[in-house]
Amino acid sequence: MARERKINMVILGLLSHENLTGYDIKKRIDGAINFFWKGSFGNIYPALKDMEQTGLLTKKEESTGGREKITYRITDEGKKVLKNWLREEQASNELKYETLLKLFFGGADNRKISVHNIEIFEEQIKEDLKVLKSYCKALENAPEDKDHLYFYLTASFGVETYEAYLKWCTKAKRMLQ
Amino acid sequence: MARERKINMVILGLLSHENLTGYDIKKRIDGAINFFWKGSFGNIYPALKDMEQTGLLTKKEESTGGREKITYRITDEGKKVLKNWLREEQASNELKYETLLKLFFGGADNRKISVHNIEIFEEQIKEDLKVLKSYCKALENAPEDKDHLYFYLTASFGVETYEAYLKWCTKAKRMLQ
DNA sequence: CTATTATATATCAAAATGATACATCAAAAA
DNA sequence: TTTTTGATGTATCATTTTGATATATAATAG
Repeated sequence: MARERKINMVILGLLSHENLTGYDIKKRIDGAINFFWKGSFGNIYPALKDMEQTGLLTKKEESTGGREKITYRITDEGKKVLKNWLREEQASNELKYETLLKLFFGGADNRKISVHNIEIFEEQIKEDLKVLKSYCKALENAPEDKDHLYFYLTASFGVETYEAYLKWCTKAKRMLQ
Repeated sequence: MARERKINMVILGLLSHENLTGYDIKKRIDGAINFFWKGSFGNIYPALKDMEQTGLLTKKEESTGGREKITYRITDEGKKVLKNWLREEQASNELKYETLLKLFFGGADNRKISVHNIEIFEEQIKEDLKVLKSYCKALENAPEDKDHLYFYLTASFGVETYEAYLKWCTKAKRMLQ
C-alpha cells in the first residue's frame, strides 16, 4: 500500500457522488463498499487534509453552535485524478483470508479444529450473503439512477463469490470428515 | 493489522512443516499461499528476530565461506502458540479489490472504461486459475502426505472462487453493453 | 570473462490498521 | 426531570504492513 494512497481514490469516488464529511465517508465505506474495501479514520482524515491542500477537494466548515462539521466537495482537478485512476491499466486485487491460512496449516492440529473453523466461516458468509442479496434486490427494483448498474454489479460480484464459498465449505467439510 | 502480527502465524505455520531461512519463508509465501496471503522482507525479518527473542523460534547460523545464512526452527512454545491461534474462534477475512472499487465508481467515466477494466481482470484471473488448477491436479495425484489434503482444500477454494469470478465477468460485461 | 539471475539479510519511508481521546447532541430510560 | 446511552463528528497515536532499496555472495549463461 505504500506509495499509492488508494484511500484517496475511495474518497474522490464517494465525493463524485455527493458532498460528505469525514465521518460520512467512513459510513459509506462501512456500507456498500465494505465487503471489498476498508477504511478507517486513521487514513481518511489525513487523506482529506492532504487532498484539500493539493487542490483535489475544497472544504466548507460549519459550526452550528459549539459543534464543528467539515463538509468536503470534489474539484475539477479531483475529478481529473479520479478519471485518470479509472483509466489506469493495472489494478491490485488481494485476498487476506485468515480462514484459509488456518486451513493451510491445519495439519498442526486435530481435523475437527479445521472443520470447526470452516463452520465459523460458513456462518459468517451466510450472514453477509443475506445482506448482499437484499442490497441486490433493492437495486433491481429501482433501476432509474445511472449509478445503480455499477452498484448492482459490485454487489452481484459479492453474491456470486459468496455462493461459491458456501459450495466450497460443504465440499471441504465432507473431505475432512 | 495493527496489534496482531498475523505474519507471526504464517511463519510459525511454515516452520511447523520444515526449517527455513527468512528468504525461504518469502519464497513459500510467494508460492502456494500467495493468492490468499502476502508477506514481505520488511515484516518477515523483524518478526523472525522478535520470535527468536521471545523463544518461539531458535536460530542456527551457518556461514559457509563469506555468505551468512540463518535457518530457523520452531520450538515447543512456538507450536503451542500456533495451535492456540488455530483454535481461536475469530478470523479476519478481507478482500481488497481495486477492480471492484473502479467499477463501483464507474459512473464517473465512459462505460467502455468499465468494460475494459473487467477484461483486464478477467485475463489476470484466467492466468491465475491455470496455475491453481495445475497445483490442484498435482496434489490429487500424490495424496500420500498428511498435509496434502489441507493444501488441496485451500487451492480448491481458489479454483472455485476464480471460476465464479469468470462467470461474473461475462455477466457484467453483457450488462454494461 | 563478463553479465545476469538467484540467494540471502536487513532497513527505511510511507501507508494502513485499530484503538483511543475528546466533545456535542438527540433520544430513550430511570 | 434527570441521566444515560448511542450516534455524530474530528483527530491522533502506536503498531504493523507495504514496497522499495541497499548490500553482498554464489551460480549460471553467453
